[in-house]
Amino acid sequence: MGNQNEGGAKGLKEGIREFMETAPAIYMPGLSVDTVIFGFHNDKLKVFLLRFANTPYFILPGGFIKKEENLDDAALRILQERTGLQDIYLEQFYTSGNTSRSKETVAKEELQKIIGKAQWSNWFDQRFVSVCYYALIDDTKVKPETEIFFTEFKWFDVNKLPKLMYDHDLIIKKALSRLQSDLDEKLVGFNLMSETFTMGQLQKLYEAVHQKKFVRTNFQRKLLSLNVLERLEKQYTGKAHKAPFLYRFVTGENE
Amino acid sequence: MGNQNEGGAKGLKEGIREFMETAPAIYMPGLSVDTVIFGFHNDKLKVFLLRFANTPYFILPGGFIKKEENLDDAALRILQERTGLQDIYLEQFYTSGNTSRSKETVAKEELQKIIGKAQWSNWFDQRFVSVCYYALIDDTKVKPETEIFFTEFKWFDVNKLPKLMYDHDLIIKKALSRLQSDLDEKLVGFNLMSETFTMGQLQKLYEAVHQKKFVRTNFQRKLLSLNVLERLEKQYTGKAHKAPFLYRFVTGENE
DNA sequence: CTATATTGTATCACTTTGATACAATAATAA
DNA sequence: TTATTATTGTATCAAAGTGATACAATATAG
Repeated sequence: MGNQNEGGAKGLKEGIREFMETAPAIYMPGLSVDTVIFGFHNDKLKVFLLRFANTPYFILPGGFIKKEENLDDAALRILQERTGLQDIYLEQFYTSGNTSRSKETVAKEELQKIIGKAQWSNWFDQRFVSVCYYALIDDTKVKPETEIFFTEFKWFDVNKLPKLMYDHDLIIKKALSRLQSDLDEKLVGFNLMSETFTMGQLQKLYEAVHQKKFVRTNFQRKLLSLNVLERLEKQYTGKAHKAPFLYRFVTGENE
Repeated sequence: MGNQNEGGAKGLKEGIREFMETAPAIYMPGLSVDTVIFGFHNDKLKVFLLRFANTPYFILPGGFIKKEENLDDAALRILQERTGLQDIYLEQFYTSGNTSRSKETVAKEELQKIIGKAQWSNWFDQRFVSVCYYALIDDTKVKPETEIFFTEFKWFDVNKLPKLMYDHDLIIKKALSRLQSDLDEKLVGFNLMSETFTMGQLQKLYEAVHQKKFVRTNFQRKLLSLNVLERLEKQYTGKAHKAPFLYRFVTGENE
């Protein structure tokens, strides 16, 4: 991180120039992938965002699709590059393709501040259609690294997002809406938790995703009735109250 | 329809050649739109398909995205071109982007039979990522027209599909699955019906989409409890039994 | 005028859900 | 050691929703 900051605008400019010159030979034109990475800590649902170069704007982790690369593989590759994680739960949920999304935003403006109006900037002048995925990760395992384009990474509360580029605020809204459905229908929640958890922690997760409170006893009854939780031993929490059970998600065929 | 058949292979070949020459200047490269058009007749859920040129294969109505055209607008334009309808319920549900989808299929082979391996054939040699929409239409209003690429249009029972090109069988499956969710959650069903309908007709629609039977009395109770149906006068059906009520869907704010 | 097919409504048992009560217990405070 | 505190696990009751069945109503066919 330090050396990139010291490298400063010049290194960044050179990096962008090099990227733009090589990109057209490697990637599909006009197509990108954006990922909404959800995590869960401090009882809050978080989204992982990158600061775009040295602007005040944040951006979803994204990238381009190689000419002979499957869409899902591209999304996975981009996620792995950003988070260092190998096994990631991924779900395609939307493809954003309004022409205004590239124009009305600050992206180009900010880029031009950095690199000037050089003729090789036309990779980013393109109109892009972006295929969007959401990812669920156990955030305790993330090892993100900054790089030339993205000088800072940060988890944001899904309700307290920073200034975002393009239509990324809309995309996050759609991702959340889809996550809410999937949480109930496909029980994807465990991807956001560590291997074992208490019923209280699980309830906090559901409350963070659905953005509303549940009655504790009914929530417990409901989730136990789904037969997807395996009850383990009691947890020694060190808290001044009855120790809760630990649970683990089990997929239908696992038993 | 007649003149195109008489025009035969030569007219087709010229048409395709002309399309391929002009396409790169008009459309985004490597991107297409496919639409799964659902209709409902004879108590069956139907899908509208086009015969690809003079091959034995059928294909989803699709097209390309103009360089400065919004994705949704492209889908709507393509639908209007195929069906002649103006107001169409459209829902984006999936983007298909495996590299194999273009390769493993018969499309290229069939095309080459028609046009040979001309150098200008490379528009269709591209790898395509396809943004998929489903549409719900009152099929009594469709006025489709054949054209140079598509020599026949036909409604197919969703359970009795013909040979399909690319991964269009998979796309139809995904569309159906999404329609099933949306039917309950967003009550999109009325887009498949005429303005007024009986409870029996509505039940047939739900049974066709969900591919299972419902108990008549419970279905009626359930749908009436949603408060989205306005009861009109009795229908004079000419059938030898009690005349059923007619209903109309009303959106929440309409009243 | 009767038979037939189908519709509209009611009802009963059963399940699910919302709300509340209460006993159990791990750590802490006295 | 014992009482207190916070939270957990389980039970229970009423209300709402669902599956299954019964039955009266009625538009046409014969």
